[in-house]
Amino acid sequence: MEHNGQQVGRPRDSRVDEAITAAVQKLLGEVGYAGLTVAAVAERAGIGRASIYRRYATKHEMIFAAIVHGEVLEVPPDTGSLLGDLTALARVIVGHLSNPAAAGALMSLLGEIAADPALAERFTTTFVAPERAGNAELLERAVRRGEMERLPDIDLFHAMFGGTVLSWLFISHHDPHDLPERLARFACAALRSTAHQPLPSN
Amino acid sequence: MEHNGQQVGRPRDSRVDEAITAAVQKLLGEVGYAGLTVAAVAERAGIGRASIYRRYATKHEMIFAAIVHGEVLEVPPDTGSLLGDLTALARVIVGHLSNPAAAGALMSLLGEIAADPALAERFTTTFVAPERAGNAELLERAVRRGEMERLPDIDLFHAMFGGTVLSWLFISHHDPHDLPERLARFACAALRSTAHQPLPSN
Amino acid sequence: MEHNGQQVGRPRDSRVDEAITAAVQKLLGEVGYAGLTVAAVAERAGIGRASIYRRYATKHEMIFAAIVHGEVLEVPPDTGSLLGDLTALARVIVGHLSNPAAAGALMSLLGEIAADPALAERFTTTFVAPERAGNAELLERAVRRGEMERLPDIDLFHAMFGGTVLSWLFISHHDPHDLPERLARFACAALRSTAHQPLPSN
Amino acid sequence: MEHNGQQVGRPRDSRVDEAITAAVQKLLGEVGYAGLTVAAVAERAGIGRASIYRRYATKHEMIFAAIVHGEVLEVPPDTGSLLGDLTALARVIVGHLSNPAAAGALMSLLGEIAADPALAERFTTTFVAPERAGNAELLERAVRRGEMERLPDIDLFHAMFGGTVLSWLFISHHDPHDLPERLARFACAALRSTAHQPLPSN
DNA sequence: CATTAATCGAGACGGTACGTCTTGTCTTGCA
DNA sequence: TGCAAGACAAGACGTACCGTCTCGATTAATG
Repeated sequence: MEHNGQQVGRPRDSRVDEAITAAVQKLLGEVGYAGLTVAAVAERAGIGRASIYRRYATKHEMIFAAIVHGEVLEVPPDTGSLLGDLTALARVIVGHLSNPAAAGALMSLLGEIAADPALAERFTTTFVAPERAGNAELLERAVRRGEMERLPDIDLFHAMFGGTVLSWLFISHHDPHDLPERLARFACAALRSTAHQPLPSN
Repeated sequence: MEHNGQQVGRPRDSRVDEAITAAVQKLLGEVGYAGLTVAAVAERAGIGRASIYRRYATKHEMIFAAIVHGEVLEVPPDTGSLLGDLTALARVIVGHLSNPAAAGALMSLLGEIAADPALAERFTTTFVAPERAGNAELLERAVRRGEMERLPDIDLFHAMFGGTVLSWLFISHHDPHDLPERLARFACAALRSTAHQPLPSN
Repeated sequence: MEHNGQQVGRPRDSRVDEAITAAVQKLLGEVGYAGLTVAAVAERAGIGRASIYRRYATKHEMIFAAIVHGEVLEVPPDTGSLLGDLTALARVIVGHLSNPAAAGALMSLLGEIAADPALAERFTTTFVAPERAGNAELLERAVRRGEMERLPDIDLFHAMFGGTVLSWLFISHHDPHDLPERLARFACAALRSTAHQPLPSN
Repeated sequence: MEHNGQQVGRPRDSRVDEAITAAVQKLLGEVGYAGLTVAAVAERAGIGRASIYRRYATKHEMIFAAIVHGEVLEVPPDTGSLLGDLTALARVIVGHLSNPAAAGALMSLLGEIAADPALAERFTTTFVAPERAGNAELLERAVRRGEMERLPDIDLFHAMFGGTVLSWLFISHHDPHDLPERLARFACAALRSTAHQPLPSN
């Protein structure tokens, strides 16, 4: 009566996992977070509802998994300057959040997270921490380059950079097309001044 | 076109409106956005469910109205310096968003808004536009004081300032106690440098 | 400080009473007993709901009043023979119950009556007793004519005669066009034999 | 066309069907037709409301099914005489209609039926036709016995016999205790006399 | 003629049932 | 054991009524 790694019985069909994730992403774009139902996901995926609940305890976990699936934000490659790096980073963030599927869903998920500490924990580990680490790496590059004397307040920078994009898109509902440049220029100037770096002669 | 030249029929009881708003706010703090039901609101308010649906077409509209009710963020009084003003503004925002009632509810509402253009419109008019105007006023004070040469990119500043608080609280889940000072200092430095104002000697 | 028969204040508008009765009868034919609503009656009658409740305590009383309004079954005039009188009586009953308005409504009303003793009392007084008396009068004519030796069991006859029509129309859903003749012939034969009248030689 | 070659999915629980029927019958006796609610039935039956709506499209269909469930009136066994058979038949009918549960409910159901042709169809098939057939069988026995020369007008007899009981109980509200004997004697005499007369037209 | 009291249309109010929908669990038969 | 299908208990949603209540505006009889 031990149930270790040695699987017993029929193994899970990995195509089912993929079908669920794909169906959730497609449906989020079509009906939104609140309009998404487990029955619709199962039908779209061509599977039974039981196969979903065998994998995820609740609907929210299923959506969470589908949203964060492979969505780890990559640190953009070194462009040679802080301004270039920040612009690239902003483009990555804007690109992800402009995806109509995950768009509003992320906000709803944040609401859910606010009421569910377990989900919050997983969200932090999976999403927030790696992103913060990526931001830190990018800033360290600037220090190494000599563009900043020392590292700024990374927590604040992280909240500021992502939060600005979030607010721009989902609160102000502005057009994101030139946001990366504007945000990067602003952040770059801020970082240089807060890091007590004398302004360059430009 | 016979809107209401003179009232006909029994007029609405304003105490019912107040009871609904109060009940929603209290229940949001107790059970959260997802756990809130119309029946619970009616019971808590001591009214019938019909009286709610007479005022709001859906549960979401009711919650929206209760959240934004009288929540217009006041522009803090002039403290004599940009840094002081920004600190005060951050404190107001943090104060509102730390309210456990509206806390997660606001995020869920933002998710709802992303899927409902009508709600988005009302949210912008009621909430976003006044707040942006408040930010602008505060920055104009700084220009008049001579702390900045000219107004910065107000849309970007607005998204940055509020977005940072949002992200700090609901994505990073950091402690907000010293956020106002840190954010204000950061923003102040950024504004001064982006506005091409030479740094003072201090 | 006495408030006797002397009316004071605005008197009731008799056109309102008529409009209510007419609207109920018309609507019963259109939407049936269960589909009838007080609001629909008021709208059709061009009056306010309060004016209905000022006259009738409940919806059922209103319908009751509209159904029994002036529906007292008249005893048909003497045709000279029991068979003729019974045929005429059956025609009157069939005529009343074939009215599509009151048709199903009467059955629903009987269901209501079974659960409401007060309504039952009024129904008996207004409807059942006069009808039984009419039946008795008709049978007495036959005795006076010498067609029967003595009066039969009037309660049974009354239940039989009306009940047969009721069942024919609302349980069997048969065509009523030749029912009066068939029923009258049957009843006539039954009455003659139960009244110990020797069968005619034919 | 894939109706049910072989069953797929979880089969329905027959205990749920029984629980619904039992709960409806009990509640009809307690609160009557109009006072019966689907929620109360579900609670009494210890099941969910969805399980009721999975079986019946509306409340009325549920009540209909519960009332007619196994209520097929059995033809009483041969007593050796027409009078005896009719007395037994009358007792069966009175017995069924005196059941306080189905009592007023049947009348309300008849009202419902008058406004719903689909329900009427099912009522005729399930209830009326078998009962008429039973009446016919009983009368044929009398013909075979030689008590009647030939069969009377069966439609009329059927409407008369059941209709009389209906009217006696629900319109006149008389005591049913000696109704079977009185009705049987009356009907017996009527049948003997009408069956000895040549039927006029047919 | 002004007062008074009940009426009228309109519609808000508390309460409650309806029928639909969704969630997360359970139970079939087949693979 | 996994899987598709679908029944199950629970309960929220938004609609529709009921019978009561409040409005402002009539409308007679009374003072």
